[in-house]
Amino acid sequence: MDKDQVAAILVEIGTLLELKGENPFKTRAYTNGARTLEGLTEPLEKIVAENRLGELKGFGEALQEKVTTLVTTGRLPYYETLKASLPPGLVEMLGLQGVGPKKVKRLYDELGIQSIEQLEAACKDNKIAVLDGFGEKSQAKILEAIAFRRQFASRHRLVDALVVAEPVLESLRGHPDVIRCSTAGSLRRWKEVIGDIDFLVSSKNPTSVIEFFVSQPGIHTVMAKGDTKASVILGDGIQADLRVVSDVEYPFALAYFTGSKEHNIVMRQRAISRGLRLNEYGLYRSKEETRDPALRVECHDEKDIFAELGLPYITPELREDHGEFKAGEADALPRLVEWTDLKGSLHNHSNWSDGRNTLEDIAAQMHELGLEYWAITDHSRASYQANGLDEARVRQQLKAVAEVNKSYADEGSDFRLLTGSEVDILKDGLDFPDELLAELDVVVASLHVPSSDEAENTKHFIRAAENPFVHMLGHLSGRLLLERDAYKINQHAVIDACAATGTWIELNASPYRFDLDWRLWHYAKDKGVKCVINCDAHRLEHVQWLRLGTGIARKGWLTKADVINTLPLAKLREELAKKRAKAK
DNA sequence: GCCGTTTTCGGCCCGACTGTTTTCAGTCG
Repeated sequence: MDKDQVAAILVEIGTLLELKGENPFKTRAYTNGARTLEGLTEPLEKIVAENRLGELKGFGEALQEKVTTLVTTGRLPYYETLKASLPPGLVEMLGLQGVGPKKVKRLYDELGIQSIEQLEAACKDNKIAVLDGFGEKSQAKILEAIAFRRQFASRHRLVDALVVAEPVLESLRGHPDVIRCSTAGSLRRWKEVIGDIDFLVSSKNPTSVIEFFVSQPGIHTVMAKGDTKASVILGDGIQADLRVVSDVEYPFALAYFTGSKEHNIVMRQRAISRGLRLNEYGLYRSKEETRDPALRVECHDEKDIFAELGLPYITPELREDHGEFKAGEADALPRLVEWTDLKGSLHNHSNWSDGRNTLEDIAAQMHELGLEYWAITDHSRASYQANGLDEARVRQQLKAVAEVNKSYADEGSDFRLLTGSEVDILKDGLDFPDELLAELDVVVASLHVPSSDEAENTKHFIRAAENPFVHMLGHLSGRLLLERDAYKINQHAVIDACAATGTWIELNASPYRFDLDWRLWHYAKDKGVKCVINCDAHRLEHVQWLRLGTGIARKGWLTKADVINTLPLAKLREELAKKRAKAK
């Protein structure tokens, strides 16, 4: 079992214990353990084999023993017994808005309700409203939550959230009672998938801002509305929360609501260890709970708060408790890549395969945007469904690209299209012979038809990395966010092979992919593997994805020097030539 | 269940909102 599978089981154990009414700190210990595992950069199997689980944060005797059993045997009797002791539908009921472990337990204990369907029937029979502690409103809310769950997904891609959040933010910014405002939460941290959208505003007149917010166009339901916060469901089913604070409190609230939860816990602990107390309203010179303004440490922005806690400013993308505190203390936080550092994209399609636009239109657009180069890497022949090019069409395309480039050279422009291929990784090697690949400026090797066998897939990727004509591997895991899981691949082994062969790895900037995952870039970077932030553009407007992908690279701690396509064209050509030089 | 220049027990981040309660529990973030 790998770390993600083990982590999922730990989370489930935590949930099941909650349903049993266990000590909440005990249940949290399992969730904390899972978080630690998810953040691991080396294979869990290795840590277990070397008996080093105890070195991990939050891993005491019980967790060490359980994880070791899971990794070595693939099973855990404790978990199986626990799981069998509760009906499976209870966990599903927990997913309902406003329904937590205590309520699920009571519904099960008192009415024998074991599933959402039974819960719905009980509401309709008016059996919930008569329970102690429940009432008409609780019953109606449960029915609403069930209807909502059927209608809308609870997780959303970053790009879908940005599209609705940015206009609302603009609208808030224009309101006369708004002093400062920002998005917060996972959106501000640039998570690839988010649950809801958080807005934060500072104002002297919270009521007017809250009224304005809940009357925004496109709001489906107002779920809650108080003196300082409101929750709404936007038309496309994304929940949005607004918090309003005073301007003095704003930086503290912004830090608090940006999270992550794990990051905030460490921040609070740092405050406590300095004899201070941190919450969303301030940093106080007090060990007791207080909101006494006289005790508040003056901070104008987030940077001041970090400084008070002995840290340099930590950018929101890094606030995951994935090493930012250790690096911050050592003054070793990287200066992260900016999307304006990028000079082009090295994996893109045209209407020669499954893209929408002509070479001429693509070149014109990218030139106008001020990029220096844009590689055309259409699919190879094995991707029939994508109108993949055979060798003859690749050679025709080389001439077509040369003609486009000639027109730019004639105008005295330095912009260039680069020739290339997204060559399929097949069972018996690459889709094109080395002789053809050697003629191309850029070669991306991608797997489109994975085997169900992890070792097989891993072997194919490693073989592709070992080919001196392959510059980089494309969308390594093959995942489609919220749609399709990653292929079965030992990604660490493939990264190691890339390090050994000088092969780059793509960060596919499509918001449906964001592949490699940001959690793996730190590992790749430590191994010396370079990143290429690629749009995998099939339409002109996909160039916007450079910004999205760069945010993910930032989450992965990457600097300008770690990203190949920050290089100007001449330097890029030198780098493209390096691996091939080894072949000779 | 974990943890310890407050170390082997007693804490563990904490505040807003809702609905049910007439002083608080549950849920959420």
